[in-house]
Amino acid sequence: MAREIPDATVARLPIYRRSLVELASTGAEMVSSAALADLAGVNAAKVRKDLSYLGTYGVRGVGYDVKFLLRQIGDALGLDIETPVVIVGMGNLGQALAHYGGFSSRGFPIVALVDASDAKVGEVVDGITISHIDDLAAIVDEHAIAVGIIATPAEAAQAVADALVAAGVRSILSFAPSVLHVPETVPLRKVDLATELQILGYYQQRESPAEGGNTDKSA
Amino acid sequence: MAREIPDATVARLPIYRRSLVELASTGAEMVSSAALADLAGVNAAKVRKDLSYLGTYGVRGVGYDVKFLLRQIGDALGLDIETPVVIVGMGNLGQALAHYGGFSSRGFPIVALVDASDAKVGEVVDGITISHIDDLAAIVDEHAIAVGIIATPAEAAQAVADALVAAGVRSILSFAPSVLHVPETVPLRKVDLATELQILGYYQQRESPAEGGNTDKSA
DNA sequence: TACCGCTTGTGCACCGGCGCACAAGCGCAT
DNA sequence: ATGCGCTTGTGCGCCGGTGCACAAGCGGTA
Ligand SMILES: NC(=O)c1ccc[n+]([C@@H]2O[C@H](COP(=O)([O-])OP(=O)(O)OC[C@H]3O[C@@H](n4cnc5c(N)ncnc54)[C@H](O)[C@@H]3O)[C@@H](O)[C@H]2O)c1
Ligand SMILES: NC(=O)c1ccc[n+]([C@@H]2O[C@H](COP(=O)([O-])OP(=O)(O)OC[C@H]3O[C@@H](n4cnc5c(N)ncnc54)[C@H](O)[C@@H]3O)[C@@H](O)[C@H]2O)c1
Repeated sequence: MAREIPDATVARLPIYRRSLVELASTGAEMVSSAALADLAGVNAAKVRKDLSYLGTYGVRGVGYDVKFLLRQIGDALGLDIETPVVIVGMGNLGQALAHYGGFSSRGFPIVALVDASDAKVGEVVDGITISHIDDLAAIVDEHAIAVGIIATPAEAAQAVADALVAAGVRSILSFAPSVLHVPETVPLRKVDLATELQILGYYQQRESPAEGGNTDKSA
Repeated sequence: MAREIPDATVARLPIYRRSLVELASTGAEMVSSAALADLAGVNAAKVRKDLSYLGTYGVRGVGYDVKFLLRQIGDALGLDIETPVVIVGMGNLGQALAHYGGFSSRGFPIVALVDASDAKVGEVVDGITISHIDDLAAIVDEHAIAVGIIATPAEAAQAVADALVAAGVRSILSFAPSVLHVPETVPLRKVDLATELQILGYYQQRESPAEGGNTDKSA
């Protein structure tokens, strides 16, 4: 890759993309930074600076070509090709994720489901049969799986992360409320709902505004 | 009062708390910033600076009292009192959230469930009967609900957010992939899983991790 | 052609966060 | 009492992110 895109910008690109998809569906062909900023809920100057990292795609006095911009952002995020995903841990959360169509439609088809419980293995969820965690490496290899989603209890999360890395998964998204250690080469992001609530708790009792700090986290 | 705690610190307090709970369960009475930093996956100096915003609770040459620190963090986050939560939208995700015990055990009991579909209203999930969205205001009032979780489709999210605010909810956590506008006084946090995957996609496709930049990774 | 209105691209100054590094301070051993 | 080892609390320089403000540049118009 040629260009270095700042972390903060990368975190916003999916938001711009979502806004552009919406715009495109209304038939709009061009969009100004101000209009896009409004849709994405950010500052117009930030939109322009963010987009400038992708290249000089705007036209002064006119704006940006919606479809073209959509393709450029897609390319930057690597959405030009589908990225197969495996979900590990088919409990409450895993089941909900498996049923959700929003991943496939955004280029991240769920191609395999894995669990450690014999009670779950063999069960069919949303057309996919749950496999045993011991077969993870073979499954990842077979489907060329690039992303692993961890939806197991916190105690099992590190072991699952290790297994995913060993199996050749390239990046990981974890829902387990625990600290995970993975090699530098494996991007890791985590979503901890209880933590989010506790953060809200602080601001709520302080009765202060602030909505920031959502799009940060590690690379 | 009114000690000002930086956003970045507030976001880490729940992590420290989790680590301390774990430590306490092992019988440890004191902990050094280095040990806590290791558990929380952050820098030791950062731990000390973060904790210093709460007060001067450490003892030089010794460390921090685990139980005392736990209580201080709990107080700062407002966890000394329970914060009742309502979930709006009982589809895939809403059901999973309702079944999850991790919220109640962390001071955020789910006391009400709401949906707009007549097919869902009346159904009992985890001991709670699903109510109609039209009754939201009464329900929020009755249970003194402070937090609303939005788990509806994106199209309905803004309307639901407005209804929650009107009903008197004090802060909102949204899972809908859309930009929401709420009054400054209502803290809002968003969790967008598809966005997380797209961010991972960017870092994943850039093969060379390079040498600069990427610190962290674990947390 | 010359001009005008509009929008981009970016220089710049500011701010919050980060982490190194060190003095201050505590407890224990002698 | 004195000294030593360990850990806290924080000053300080650095860096990435933010948004204002403006020059550059495009399309349309007369
Ligand atoms: N359910 C939610 O709404 C929710 C909300 C926030 C966080 N979480 C977190 O998400 C994770 C999953 O939550 P849940 O409610 O689905 O839990 P769950 O107990 O319903 O499901 C966990 C699943 O993981 C499987 N599992 C356990 N060890 C495994 C291993 N080593 N390899 C593969 N699979 C294994 C279990 O068999 C089970 O099916 C937890 O860490 C939880 O804290 C869940
Ligand atoms: N399921 C997942 O794993 C998942 C993952 C990522 C994001 N999300 C997001 O979470 C949200 C919910 O996802 P889901 O899979 O549960 O969807 P779903 O369609 O299964 O459930 C949505 C529920 O919301 C209810 N609803 C619709 N409009 C409403 C209104 N105005 N007031 C109250 N209730 C209303 C519907 O009756 C339905 O029960 C969506 O925005 C989705 O994009 C879900």
